[in-house]
Amino acid sequence: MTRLSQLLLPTEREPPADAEAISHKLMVRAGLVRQLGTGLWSWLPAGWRVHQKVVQIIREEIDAIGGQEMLMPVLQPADAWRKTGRYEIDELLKLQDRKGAEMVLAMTHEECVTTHVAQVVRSYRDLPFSVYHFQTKERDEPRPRAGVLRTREFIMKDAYTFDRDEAGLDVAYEAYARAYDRIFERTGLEWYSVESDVGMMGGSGAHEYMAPCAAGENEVALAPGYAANVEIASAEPQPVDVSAPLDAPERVHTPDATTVEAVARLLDVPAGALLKAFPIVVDDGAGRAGGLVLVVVRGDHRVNEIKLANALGAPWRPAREDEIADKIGPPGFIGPVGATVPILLDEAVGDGGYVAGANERDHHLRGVQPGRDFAFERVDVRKVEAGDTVGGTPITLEPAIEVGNIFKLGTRYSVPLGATYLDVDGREQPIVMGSYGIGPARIVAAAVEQFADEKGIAWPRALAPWDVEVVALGKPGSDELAAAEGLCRELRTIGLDVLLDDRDAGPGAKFADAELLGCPLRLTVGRRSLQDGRAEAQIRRGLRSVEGGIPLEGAADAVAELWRTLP
RNA sequence: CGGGAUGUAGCUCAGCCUGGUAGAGCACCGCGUUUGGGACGCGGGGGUCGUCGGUUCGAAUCCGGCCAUCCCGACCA
Repeated sequence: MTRLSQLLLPTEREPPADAEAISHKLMVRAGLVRQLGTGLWSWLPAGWRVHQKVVQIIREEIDAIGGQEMLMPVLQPADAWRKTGRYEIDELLKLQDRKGAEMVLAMTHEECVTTHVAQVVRSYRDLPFSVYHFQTKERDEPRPRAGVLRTREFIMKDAYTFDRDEAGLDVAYEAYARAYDRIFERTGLEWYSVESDVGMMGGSGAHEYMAPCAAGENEVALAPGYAANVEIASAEPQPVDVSAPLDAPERVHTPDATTVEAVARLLDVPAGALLKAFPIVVDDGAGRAGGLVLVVVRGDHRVNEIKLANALGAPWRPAREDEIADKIGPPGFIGPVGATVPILLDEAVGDGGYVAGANERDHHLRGVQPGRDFAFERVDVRKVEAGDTVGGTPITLEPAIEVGNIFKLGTRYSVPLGATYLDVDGREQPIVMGSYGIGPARIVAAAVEQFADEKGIAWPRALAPWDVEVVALGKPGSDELAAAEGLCRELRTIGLDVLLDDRDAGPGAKFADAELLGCPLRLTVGRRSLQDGRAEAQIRRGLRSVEGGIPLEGAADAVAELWRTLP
């Protein structure tokens, strides 16, 4: 039992002046966390209890699938990071020790764990296995934000699997996916897993675990049976009226109409009947090096930069105005017809006569038919929009916090770091890896975001810093306080964590703080209820009062029964 | 890295335009009263006004540099 009179719980009436996100405001107001600097947060006792509840849930579920907990250092020699190419990442914090040796502060632990595995694993008999730890990550984020949602230092559960081959990785990946399902289900969060981008560094599959909430940094496309990060989402476009193609493109005068909106208005066609040309320069050695490429999407659509990079299989940048003017046409009036550069045409562009830039100042072309009037390569590079359909059902887009991810790394790290084994035939093979992250702090913040109301936080049972807060209304030394202490002892017998508000404060202050802190159940012992031999009970989620409260005689049974019904 | 904003007491802010004794509410300390929804009275403590420099007889206030923090965007293994 924790006595509030002894607890370091600095609650505030007002949120920090510059806070925006609900979780930022409430976690500070409730005395859970305090800021030290940009993106640097201390967890105060009550907040740390919540964090550790999340950690314990994760630990139990990863242990259950055979993960082995260990611990690796944050401060690491730069050497392995140079070998994997990650030394160049801007977010990586670099420093020197007193001897001048290059060191880094780890942002994840692939380099470290793979280095060890390279030394230790010799034979296919040593595989597969999985290890994990909870450890601080350091990232020199360009823009930390929203309290503990995006910080420069945070604790991550990162797990790694090591397998003989892709088939083994698939099994491990699936086991982690099921463990993650159980973890997020146990937290009480609203969550879902989505397909996600595997990034430029390869990897053959990835999922993100998302907690929807207003402060989320990611956008997720949702339809029944479909959930994907908008970074990679695909959907059927909404229909648009496109006129029939003309026998040949017709040149029309469109003075100063350099935007889709202006052209659509001038020619009285929907924006979707235009072809939007997006010139880029692809940065690879595969025949397109240094060359311009024209990406063409429907006029009412936008290019999704990540989908484009994935379609190209290479980095790219927008073309500069001089490059466009030089190779294609006057900026604002460029189009695919007659362009001498490769053309990528988005899937959402169907048959029909489109309006496109004429590659001539103040002119567009009408009745342009893809295929007939220009050659193209078909790609899916547009950003999906709310109302697009998947399997006939419209999708919605909603913001979400990424609270976890699972990733098939393959041999991305084992090859540069020499993590190999000898197979049954005595041949050397690279170990096939997976990595699996969860950010407990984000789970905490997401829970605050999802369940807060105007009074404060309303924790899910599994995460609350204490299960029950007992509010004693009397002064220190009063009958009410004595009865409240007795009640706390009762509750301990059924394994509940109890916080007792034994402060010398008015009822208003105690109730307000209890609702701010958000323990799932509040029991109040005051003069009134004491006369009846009862404690009043309020369920925090929804602020529902329990009819008649609970009897002080036999409180353990009554509360145990009530507890089972709480969210 | 671009754009915007803010730095005055522990917190939320006023004062700055128009230079002249540094303020309020809450919080805190003492005494007393009070105890079912953030009490009341009386008394009290607490601030290099982010920082460095400039202008001025005199700077929280005007000017400049720097630093810090927040928001939007870019970025995000």
